[in-house]
Amino acid sequence: MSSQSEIIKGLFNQLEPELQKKIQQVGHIRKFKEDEFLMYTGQPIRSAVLVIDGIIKVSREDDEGNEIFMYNLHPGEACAISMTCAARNISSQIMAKSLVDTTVISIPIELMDEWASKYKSWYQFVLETYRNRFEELLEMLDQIAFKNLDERLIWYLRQHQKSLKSNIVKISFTQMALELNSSREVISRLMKKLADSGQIKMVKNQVEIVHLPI
Amino acid sequence: MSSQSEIIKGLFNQLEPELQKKIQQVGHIRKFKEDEFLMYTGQPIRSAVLVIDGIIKVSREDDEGNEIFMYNLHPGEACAISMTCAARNISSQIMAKSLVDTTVISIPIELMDEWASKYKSWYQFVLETYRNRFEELLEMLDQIAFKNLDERLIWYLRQHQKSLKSNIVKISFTQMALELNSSREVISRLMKKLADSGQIKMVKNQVEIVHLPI
DNA sequence: TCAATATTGTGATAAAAATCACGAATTCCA
DNA sequence: TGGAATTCGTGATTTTTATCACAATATTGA
Repeated sequence: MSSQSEIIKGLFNQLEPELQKKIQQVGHIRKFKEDEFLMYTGQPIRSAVLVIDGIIKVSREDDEGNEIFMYNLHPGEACAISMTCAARNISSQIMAKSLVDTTVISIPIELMDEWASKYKSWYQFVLETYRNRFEELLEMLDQIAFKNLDERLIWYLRQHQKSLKSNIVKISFTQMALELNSSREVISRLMKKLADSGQIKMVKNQVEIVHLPI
Repeated sequence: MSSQSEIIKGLFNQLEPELQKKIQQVGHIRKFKEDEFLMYTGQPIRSAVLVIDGIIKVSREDDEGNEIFMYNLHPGEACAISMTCAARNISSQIMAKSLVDTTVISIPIELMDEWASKYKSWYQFVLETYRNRFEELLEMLDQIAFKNLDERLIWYLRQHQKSLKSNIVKISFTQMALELNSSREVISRLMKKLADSGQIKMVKNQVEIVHLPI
């Protein structure tokens, strides 16, 4: 197993070596077990979050407690929302939760601007982060705007398959319903259809993805 | 009436004077009449667009010709999509159309990176653009994810009211239906309800907003 | 182990929205 | 000015999704 500094070097190899060192010096490592909140709706944000290991699920939440899945963040990626909010010193209607055991490194907001002018690779990284999140958000928007729930469910399962790099996804129907802003009964019926047509298998409360269309 | 250079100075006063001058030197002014396409789906993009005057309506489009309104751009604002796409030299499933007579200035993509490292204010401007568009997209996402069509219609009308700074909005029901990804008949019925309850008035094919809830 | 809790299945019904099928009114030009 | 094109109104029907009601498992922790 490689050292943490090696891991960071590998993940953020587009950043200048000096900056990589700085990140390790000033960054605050935080570890989360599966299903812990990293950030909840309304919480003020004072640091930018980089993912070192694991997966972070980012969801939007409204005032009535409704929720909708936006995208997952993976090692080497950063949370655009945390950057925006940190920069503006505001809270956001965003929820971030660890999908599996996860390690992040948080960068104090004060440094963001300083680094941006000092390190070209940092501002490129920040820009790329915004661009990537923007595009993911658009993909997600397509789903919710143009697709029926059956297709959105397949997309949702695929996102997990990709993130987890596994065909086994263990999420309850209740949870799926919550994150698709639907209801459990509806998900139950749609999942039954998928199982009946052989696209998935239910193995003791886990979903095994056999073959889902793209 | 002030000169164009004065207008640009006023709109982009957060940019360094030297940069303002550069924008005028290298930027290519383009004028559009009401309802012209600035950018259509699938078109490759090779410049970033700044709005000088008028309003640009940005919509997402899918492969089946469905469409959904995202947000409007106003003087002093820039199109984040054009920046992303220009930076990556890709096309995007985005449509931009002038809502009224509109003037923009387009910046060749080659300069984006150069300016970002040379002018701190440009880098800040690009970041702010991403942040603002990101937040607008989230607001729009809330609508489509959590609201029923009647509320979305009200939001849509309000967006136009704000952008146009006018209580008179002249858009056909067909167009509203298209941009809300709904159907004309449904919009017709919802608009009738709004008219019946005195929230709007229909004056010869124009919508007059009397009082819409927030 | 056994009750509390969480999870799933399913029929019936309701609500929201889309679609179909018209006809009427309006606007736009040639 | 008169016909084509666009726009609008509205009832009937269908599709999609949500909700209600209730039962059956499965899981967990004291």
